[in-house]
Amino acid sequence: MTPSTPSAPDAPHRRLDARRNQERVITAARELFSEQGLQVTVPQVAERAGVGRATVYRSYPSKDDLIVAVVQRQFQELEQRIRTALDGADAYREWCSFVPDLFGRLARDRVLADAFFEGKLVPAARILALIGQLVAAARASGGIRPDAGELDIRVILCGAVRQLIVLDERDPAVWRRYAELVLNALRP
Amino acid sequence: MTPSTPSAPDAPHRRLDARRNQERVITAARELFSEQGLQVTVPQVAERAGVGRATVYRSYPSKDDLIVAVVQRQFQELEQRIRTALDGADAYREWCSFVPDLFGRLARDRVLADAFFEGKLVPAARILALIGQLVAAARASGGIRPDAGELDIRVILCGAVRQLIVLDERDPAVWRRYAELVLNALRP
DNA sequence: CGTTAAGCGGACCCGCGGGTCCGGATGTGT
DNA sequence: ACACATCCGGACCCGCGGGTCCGCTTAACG
Repeated sequence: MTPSTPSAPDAPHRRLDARRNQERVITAARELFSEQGLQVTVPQVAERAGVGRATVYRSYPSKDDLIVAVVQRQFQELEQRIRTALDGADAYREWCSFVPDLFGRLARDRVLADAFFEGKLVPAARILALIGQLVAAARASGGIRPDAGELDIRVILCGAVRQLIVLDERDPAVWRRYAELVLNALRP
Repeated sequence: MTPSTPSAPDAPHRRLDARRNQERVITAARELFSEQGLQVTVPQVAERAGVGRATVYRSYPSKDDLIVAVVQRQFQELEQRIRTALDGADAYREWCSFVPDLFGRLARDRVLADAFFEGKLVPAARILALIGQLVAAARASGGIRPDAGELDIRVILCGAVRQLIVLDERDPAVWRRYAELVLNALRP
């Protein structure tokens, strides 16, 4: 459970079978985490990868390292998505299209959702800050209540996401509806 | 973790010390659960009660039985509060005054909030259903979006409360503000 | 090929927390 | 005061899951 700062060994001079196994592990982890979220255990990942538990730990010293490796890509895409929205002309319109998009992503990738409201991972905090900027920009356009801020994201948006997860909601239409409710909550 | 349907023994013919111990246990449980929520462990309760672990299990065969015993009173009060609201003339007005009240109760009793999120406990489900009725009644008055339902309570309301607790928010004004945001989310 | 070190994985350790057992202590009815 | 049932609680068992160890395997290089 320790973050274990020195991250996964991407050293290029490992044996071939070692790199092949790492590939199997990260693939298995991506599949399982996407489906079931952070509750997936390391033994499960090892089994799906057809590999011993120790082999998983060799490439990823702790479970958190594995999580970070899995989530990194989605977080980068998400960050890019927000930066694009921040560059848009009409901030409020961007905000209104971003939230449903975000909910769609979270509905699709359970691990992304888990990591998101968990917030303990470093990248998650940066994302939250960026969304806060988007809210601030949209506020100027007037479609959002003037006292809205980053805390509202953490409470209303993350709260809804978290509940959808614990209720094991998987219907994208339901997620979309709650995206709308979140938008609604922040209107004047 | 099993609900263990046959609930706590309230038999009146137990030995005096046995009943005294049960009293100690339930008192300790109330204190700890109120402060820290469902994460409190049975050994912790036993220690605070100045009693062995087995003694706890004698009065409350499983942890869930203990939880139910602790929460029952608050749930009954809450249920009474909702029934009063349901009897009111203007359902929408009742709804608007009920939500901030509920936020206050959940903020005060952490275990109540936890039990609410989980929703797995039987009494919690009944409360949720009652709130659902209140929403339905208020919907008729027109102040609430027509597709609002019990699930919205579970997601929007419970989600916000949970995040407020996680973020260790203690300012009553902030709590009140989020009660308002929740009301706002469900407006047409 | 042979040598060597990197890699492998099954067996293992650990802490945690829910739940049980039983020999001894202690209320309770006579 | 005595006997007996009830009750007590420390010691114990269990499954779980994160993390490590070590003897065997096998890729890699000459």
